[in-house]
Amino acid sequence: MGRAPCCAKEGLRKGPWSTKEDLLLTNYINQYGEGQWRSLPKNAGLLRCGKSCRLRWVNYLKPGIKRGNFSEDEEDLIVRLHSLLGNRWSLIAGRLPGRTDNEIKNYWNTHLIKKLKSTGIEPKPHKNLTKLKEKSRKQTKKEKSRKEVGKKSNDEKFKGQIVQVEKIKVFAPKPIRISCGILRNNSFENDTLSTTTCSSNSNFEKVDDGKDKEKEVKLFPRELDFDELLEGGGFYDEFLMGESCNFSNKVEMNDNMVEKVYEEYLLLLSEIQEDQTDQKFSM
DNA sequence: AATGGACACAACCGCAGAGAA
DNA sequence: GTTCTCTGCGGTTGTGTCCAT
Repeated sequence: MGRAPCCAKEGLRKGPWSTKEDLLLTNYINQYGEGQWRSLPKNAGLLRCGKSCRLRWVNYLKPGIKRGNFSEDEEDLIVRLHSLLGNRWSLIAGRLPGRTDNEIKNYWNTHLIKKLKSTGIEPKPHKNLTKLKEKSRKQTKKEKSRKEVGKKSNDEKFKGQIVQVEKIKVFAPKPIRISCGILRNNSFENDTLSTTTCSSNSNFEKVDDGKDKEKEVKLFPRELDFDELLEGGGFYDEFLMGESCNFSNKVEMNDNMVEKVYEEYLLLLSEIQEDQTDQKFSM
């Protein structure tokens, strides 16, 4: 019944990782690849829960993770993306090669909030998106509880009622990550983007080596029409939200490009929202 | 040198979505 | 359609380090 507790088992270690544990985890993943986090600790000989292993790998051990100070460009991009996306750290991280969501979140909470406040800017996420997201969350909870009430309650008010809940369309695409072109050679020396690849499930092609060890990006060069853009399936969403962006083939993501895409994305977003508002009032 | 507060960052926890059974 | 498991996300907490007193 219900979910099995992940880290509640006795005898499992908690707290900071030792170098030996790091080594065990790294060696295991290098050999067998990521995934199967629940069984991984046992197979790798670690006394950790799978969740902890995943976090350690993703935020710390994974090759290509950039450590150290954020550049001004990175800061700027984080601030911009946060104003647009809110606290969706994984999405923001997806736009910053080599940075993890945890790191960005920490950096935001410890540095950027203060910095923005000191310059007189009140750091707020994009109002509409945040509202939409919260509304959707509340709606989901409400929906669940109503469902439960409808099913189980003896309350006359709800008994036998079919409760219709309006489905809110949320702009919540899958996060993806732009990764550095550094493979598992443990070299963190080179921070430059040799190739920048994005990924989403739809674009991955499993290499059939039996282990799904390596994945390569399948490219979908295609033209996008304006209707597609408005439906949220276009390049701008793809760039910011990551449905199928494609920066391989040595396309450099320079500041102008980010700037341009960001501006255009904002414009597009406001058009979509205006459109939605119009539709609401016309109903 | 000792101590206590502030800060930074790693790690944990709970929840939700997706997909399999 | 329901239940269960796995995975990932975002918020929060814990702990080590730095610095002022």
